Amino acid sequence: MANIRDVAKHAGVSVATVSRYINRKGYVSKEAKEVIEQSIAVLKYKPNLVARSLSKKQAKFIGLIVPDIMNPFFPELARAVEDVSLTYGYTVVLCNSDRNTEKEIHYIETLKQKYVAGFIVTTNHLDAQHYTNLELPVVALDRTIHPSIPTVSSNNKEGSYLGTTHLIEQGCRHILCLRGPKGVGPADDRLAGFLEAVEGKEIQVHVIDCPFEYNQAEQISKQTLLTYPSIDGIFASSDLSAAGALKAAHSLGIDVPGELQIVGFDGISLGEMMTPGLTTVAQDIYKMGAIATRVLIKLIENLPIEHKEIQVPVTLVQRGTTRSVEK
Amino acid sequence: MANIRDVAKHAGVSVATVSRYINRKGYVSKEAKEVIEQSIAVLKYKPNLVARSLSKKQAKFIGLIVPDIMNPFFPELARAVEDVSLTYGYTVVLCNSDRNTEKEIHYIETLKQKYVAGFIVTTNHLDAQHYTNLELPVVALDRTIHPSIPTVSSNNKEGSYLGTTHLIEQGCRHILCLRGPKGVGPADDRLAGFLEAVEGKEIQVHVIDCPFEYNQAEQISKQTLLTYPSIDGIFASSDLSAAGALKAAHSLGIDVPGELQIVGFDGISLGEMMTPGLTTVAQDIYKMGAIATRVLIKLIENLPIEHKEIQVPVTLVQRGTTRSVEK
DNA sequence: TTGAAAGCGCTAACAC
DNA sequence: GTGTTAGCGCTTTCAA
Repeated sequence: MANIRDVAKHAGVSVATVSRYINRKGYVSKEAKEVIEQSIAVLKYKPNLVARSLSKKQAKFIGLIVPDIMNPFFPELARAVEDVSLTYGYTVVLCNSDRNTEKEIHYIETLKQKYVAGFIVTTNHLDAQHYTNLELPVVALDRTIHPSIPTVSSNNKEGSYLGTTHLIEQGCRHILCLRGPKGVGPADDRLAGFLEAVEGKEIQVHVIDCPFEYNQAEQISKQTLLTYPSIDGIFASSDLSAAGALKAAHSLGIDVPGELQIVGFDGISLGEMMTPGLTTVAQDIYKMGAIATRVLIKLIENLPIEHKEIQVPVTLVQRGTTRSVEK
Repeated sequence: MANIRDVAKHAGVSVATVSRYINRKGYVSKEAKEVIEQSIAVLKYKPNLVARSLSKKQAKFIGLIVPDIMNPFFPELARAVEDVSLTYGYTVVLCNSDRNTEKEIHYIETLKQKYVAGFIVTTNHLDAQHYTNLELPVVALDRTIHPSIPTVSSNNKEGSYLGTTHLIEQGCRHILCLRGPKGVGPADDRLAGFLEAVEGKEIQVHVIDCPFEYNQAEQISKQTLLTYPSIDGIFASSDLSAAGALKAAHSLGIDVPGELQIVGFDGISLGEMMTPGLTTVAQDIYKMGAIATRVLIKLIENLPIEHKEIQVPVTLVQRGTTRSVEK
């Protein structure tokens, strides 16, 4: 592969001129421009990005830290991050942290050694310090890390208020809330929205801890539905737990939405594939990913960002697990 | 951050000696070793991977080319690739090709400019040439690209033979095969297995083209079930299309598995979340990803590989869409 | 065993 | 406007 020196030689100019031309930086005469263009074409020259990174001390890639790409929330996010990164010439490195502090630190270290340009982080088990001391741009997604770190998230509280209210409007009077893990921002916010929605209404309420995960949600729901047969509505803090709840209902022979209505949260495509289709509070996952990436790139390129906190609106998607619409 | 020169100075040896020590290459005396170790610890030295890449003309990362990470088959694959890569010190770059030739070429070019060490490819719309001319190790996953390129795949033919036979054993006599896109290796192989299974039996058969995708599968299934009400079994070439078929059945009020039995192919987690649970031919997706990655790394490191073609066995997972087991 | 020094290919300061 | 050249931090050859 031809390098910049070959191009310079071929074009009869200096390396510096070629570099200036490539980077559209500094003066290059029209004539020089033309010969250089020619030479680049002839030699099929492509700049060596590694050399560039070395001298600039920055590589054009972004680390995307997710707990586990197998959790259906993340592929769409990854997709968005990747799409936007591509248009700005960045490449994304996928890091599954497994909520494991050491693994995450290891990734961060390794990528720093590779001059990573910045991180998008969707986990928050590391001390905020780790990120703030990074000397590298970071954007938090779906989670708050630290006031100094820009954050993109859904309007979780409003979303669950919406979802819960829908349940109430459809006639539920005894509602189970499958809240997500304590201490996880979105889970707490969703609980808050739920509580606000039932507040002051004549609703019997159960709030139960339940991971954002299918199998355990199924177990927990089954158990709870057995214990409190009068439950007629479930607000699940994630679609995965809603799916577990639905399965539990099915296996207990409870008719959904006849006897029990369910609302999930996330809007992953799984929801429409289930029967009945899952009514859910849909996040615009792609949009969150895209925005986070744009913010990160601005940070990387030292452009001003308008807001430190961006909330992406959420919508109620009514499907078959509540009574409103089609079965 | 300290660099190798700092370490050398601190240890009172030359840069070359430090380098030799770090890479466990060439001679380093015991004493030298010890001082260097000390200095590295004191200075918290980490080698600069970009500089290393530049001088070695190879970076420790792997390009993973998938059509679309949002297709539920790929996250698990990505997960496996990532896990194995990590243990060998490689980093994975996620590339969504969208089955778009130019996009894929663009990725390949960009990553080459970054001295990518090799590729794992799960698409095959580019001419095999593109890959063989790459001068870089490539492993094909779930798809054959070229005889010279090692391939890891499931035993697709045997799998669909298994699945179809199961349908027949459970009493199906009028089977619809939702075959995948023509020309796509696994889809063709699965069809072959299906045909082999029904061959010579008194089975009425329909074979219909259907993408590996939910919505279209639902449409197509609905249509077909309407046209041929005597269909009592569907062999879908993917879990996503099976999910579409199941939804179609539900919406037509057809009882599954009472009147209609369905078998999918893939074994993604979606299958267990549906009601009834999806009987499917499960691929060991994680294993495929892990093996492919190990093969690629061997190739990268010039180690011998035992087999050019690796077939990962497949298993029939019986759930509720066929009559055998639990509902 | 060790060290000096020449790359790897590009950027950018500085001189012309 | 353009060219020279000193880095960026590491590997590796070759001589000592």
